[in-house]
Amino acid sequence: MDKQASSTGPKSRARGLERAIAIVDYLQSGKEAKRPIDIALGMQAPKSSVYELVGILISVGVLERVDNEGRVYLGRKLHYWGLSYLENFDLTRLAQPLLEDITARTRETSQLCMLDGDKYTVVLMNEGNRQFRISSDMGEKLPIPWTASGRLLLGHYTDDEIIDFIPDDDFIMPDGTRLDKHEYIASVRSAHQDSFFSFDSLADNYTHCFAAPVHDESGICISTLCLIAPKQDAETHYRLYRDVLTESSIQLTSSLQAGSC
Amino acid sequence: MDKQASSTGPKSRARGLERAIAIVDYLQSGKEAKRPIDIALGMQAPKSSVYELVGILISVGVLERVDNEGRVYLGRKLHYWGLSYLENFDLTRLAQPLLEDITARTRETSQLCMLDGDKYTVVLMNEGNRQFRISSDMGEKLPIPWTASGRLLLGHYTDDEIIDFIPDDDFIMPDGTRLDKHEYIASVRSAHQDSFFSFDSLADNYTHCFAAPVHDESGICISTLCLIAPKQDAETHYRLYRDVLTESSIQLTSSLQAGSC
DNA sequence: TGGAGAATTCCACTATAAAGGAATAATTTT
DNA sequence: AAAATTATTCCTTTATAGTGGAATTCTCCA
Repeated sequence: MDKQASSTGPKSRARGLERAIAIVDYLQSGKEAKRPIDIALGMQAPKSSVYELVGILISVGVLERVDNEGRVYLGRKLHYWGLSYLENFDLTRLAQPLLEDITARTRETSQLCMLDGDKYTVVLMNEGNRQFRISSDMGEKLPIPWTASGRLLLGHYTDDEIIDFIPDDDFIMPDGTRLDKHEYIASVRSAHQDSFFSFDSLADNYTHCFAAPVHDESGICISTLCLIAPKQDAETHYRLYRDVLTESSIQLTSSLQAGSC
Repeated sequence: MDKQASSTGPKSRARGLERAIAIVDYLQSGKEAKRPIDIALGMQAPKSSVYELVGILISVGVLERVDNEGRVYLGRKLHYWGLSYLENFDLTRLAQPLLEDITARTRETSQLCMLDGDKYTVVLMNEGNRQFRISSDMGEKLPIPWTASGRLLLGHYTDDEIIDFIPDDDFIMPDGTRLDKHEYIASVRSAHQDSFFSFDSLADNYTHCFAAPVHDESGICISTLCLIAPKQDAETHYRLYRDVLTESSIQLTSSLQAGSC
């Protein structure tokens, strides 16, 4: 009785590639292995399509079977692709040793952050003592105004462009209050002026976040170096932390420019 | 009428998903950014298809533009997917701290290795002092007989199965000489017996490779822990290195079993 | 052991994506 | 500056990939 009749007009088929990418994203966001049927139901995608696509993705190693109940999750090929990405990406390749250096000199967690669309993300992180620790925060998207880096990454935009760029809801802070846009823009301007910004973390109430800009050839802030420190440490070593970070960001900026020739 | 004149070969169209994966693989194998046209020519794929697929892959972040000449390379999304893979994969998650421990105790490079199809690959690596170093060897496929691990990973197969499994050409060593199959199988048997194998590296002539097996519930060797040491060090500390590695592999095996319940 | 329910595979149909090639844009060469 | 070459986009055609639904297989529990 249904068919495509009625007003729903075009019965569109999803493109295999896009659906496949959605499957990988869906598995990643769930952070656990799922069976094809669960994927299909969870994504509201046709079962037969999901079965076929999952089969293909498994055959090339993008997905992997993880148990005998048919559950699948991201595959090893993605690990290798991810490594290749890092290896080739100037910014991360150059930033990694700097992060290590920053952490060595401050004993605090350091990060390389960037925009991803209209959101903020952590691209690289180096935690205190633990080497090679993989934090679940990496790659997660946060509203730009929630972050110290978010004062630097939009510094080259006009007021209007900034307002346009950031989704309105992103001015709602983690605690539910709404950040005044003019107040936010004022902080962007002063951060841009200082090539530096720091404030108490919004994510918790015992850390302080430092951020310094990394510029591309044209002077646009393409990423930031950040330091996350307990408030107490941040206060005691404020000058040191700020200097270390600023110095590193300048160094990264210039090695980027050198490398691009 | 017949569906297809049998004489005229089937003019087959590649599936978008598969071609997209091939594109990513192609970029990765080249280890550098390429323009769509170069990809199309290099892969012998239709230009229009490559342009469209590259566009889609860029729009979702699987690929990234890297310059103003239209060159693209692997994208940040792959980095995040790769991290999620590691995070979820019991073996790597459990192995990472062990590798760090091994390297801390020996000051040598340690690795977690596995089979990928009928080839050997390094899944994780921890280099001497450098933390988070990304080696280009990771993920690269090598002939099984070239490696110490290659004596352990096939231990549960019969002689015939081993011969069938390994491509004939893979018995040709890096220096061009051919390894005798019976000799190889003998080394597999003794390695299996000892749950250990070590020999001078074939890749260069100043390192010695140690390998110890990690077993799954059914006792099959699913991966190996390896140590790469300068010959001199390897000789002086042979007993220590062997013990550290064996101990770690036993620990990893048992934590895998514990974790799977 | 059988039968209900869930998971997976199979199959036929058509909306559509891949490919070929023409048109246009961007470079480079003359 | 024009011509030649190379790169990219646009457009049309048709082979086929994605679907819905049926058939089959698997899994439990009575």
